[in-house]
Amino acid sequence: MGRKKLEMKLIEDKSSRQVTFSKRRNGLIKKARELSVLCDVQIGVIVFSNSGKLYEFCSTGSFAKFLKDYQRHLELEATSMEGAKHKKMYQVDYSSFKSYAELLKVVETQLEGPNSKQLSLVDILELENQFTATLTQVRAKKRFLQTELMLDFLKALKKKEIMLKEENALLEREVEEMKNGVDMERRLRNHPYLHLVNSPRQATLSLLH
Amino acid sequence: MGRKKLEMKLIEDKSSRQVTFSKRRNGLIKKARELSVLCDVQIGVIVFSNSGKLYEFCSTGSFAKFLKDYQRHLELEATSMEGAKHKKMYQVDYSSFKSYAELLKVVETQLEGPNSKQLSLVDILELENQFTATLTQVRAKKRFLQTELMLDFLKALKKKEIMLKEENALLEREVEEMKNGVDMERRLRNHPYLHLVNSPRQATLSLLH
DNA sequence: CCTGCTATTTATAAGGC
DNA sequence: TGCCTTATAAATAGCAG
Repeated sequence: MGRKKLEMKLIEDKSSRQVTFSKRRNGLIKKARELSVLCDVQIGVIVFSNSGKLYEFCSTGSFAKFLKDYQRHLELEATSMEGAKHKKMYQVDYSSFKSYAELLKVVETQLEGPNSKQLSLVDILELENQFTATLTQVRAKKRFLQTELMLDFLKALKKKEIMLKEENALLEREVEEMKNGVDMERRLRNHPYLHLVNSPRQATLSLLH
Repeated sequence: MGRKKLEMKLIEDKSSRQVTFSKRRNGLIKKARELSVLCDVQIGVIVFSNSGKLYEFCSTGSFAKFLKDYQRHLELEATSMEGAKHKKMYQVDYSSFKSYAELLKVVETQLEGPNSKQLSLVDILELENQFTATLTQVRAKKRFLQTELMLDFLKALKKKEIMLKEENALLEREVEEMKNGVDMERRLRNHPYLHLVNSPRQATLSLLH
């Protein structure tokens, strides 16, 4: 939409890139605002140029409020999809998240501000407690995942073991047949797994690797 | 831009509001993508309808990465507008918050889902690291606040000490005058701080409490 | 770098399936 | 909800100042 159709790639000319950035950035934010008004939805847009400038739009006016709703959304999402047994046990407590954000905000404000240092300290202590608690939860989850990984690994090993046993049985049968005077040379050449090995024993070992 | 010009207010008809939401949401995200490509900038867009659905776009593909850059940006901003000394040193890192939420979401999703347990573990490890890091920051802040409180307390004590010294000097002068035969009874009755005490020594002690 | 101007391209409202 | 089509409103590329 302009004098010429633009290719969808980086605009080489630095000057016109800057102009386009400015125009389209405004356009984007305008669109976001319109959408939020027309359809009564919450929208947040963050743009930052690699030259370091930041532009943001938020339908609620305050980005903090927006993120609070975002968090609430995540909480609901998390709650609605619970139901499995142990999964719930190791679920990180989303709801405390919101209070982290809030506490941090409060604490930051009070640290910057000139007054009420005692309240600030109380908040920070609570904050520390909450972080410690969540860290504990996170670590529980970590252990859970690690255990699960290990179990999967063991399962895989068992499977491999079974495969190897079958393979050995097959090979043993072949050896038996060899003893009965069958042409060993031709059998080895046509074997699906043993083109480059010479003995049943080595073939087994190579599968282990 | 359509058959009719729309007023910039909530679309009353629920059905056409939904249609408009869908169309414009896609349009917005398309615009965001185009802008990010044409001008090589990072963009994040979060839309969530009041009916609870979430739509997001992020130029980097991963919202976590985006927020990391956002965080870096905020840090730089904070650094550039420093001026207050210690504040910077003990500033809690807000921006990492959002990535906590993001990471949590990722981890939660992957824990619930049937696949890629390894990725999940990586995420959880990163999560642990981040929590540990922030906990460190929070504790630094706590120490800072505690130190500051202590300094304030000491300052208050010093002030009191000075007041006491002045008071003592005043009292000593009065004692001197007493020795010179002035009416001690009346002086004590009219003294601003000593209505209920009998001697200069006791008056000093009561101020210490 | 911004502001304005216009020729063009895009986005999209309305309507139907 | 998703996808068409079409008429029309908006956005904007290139350029001038």
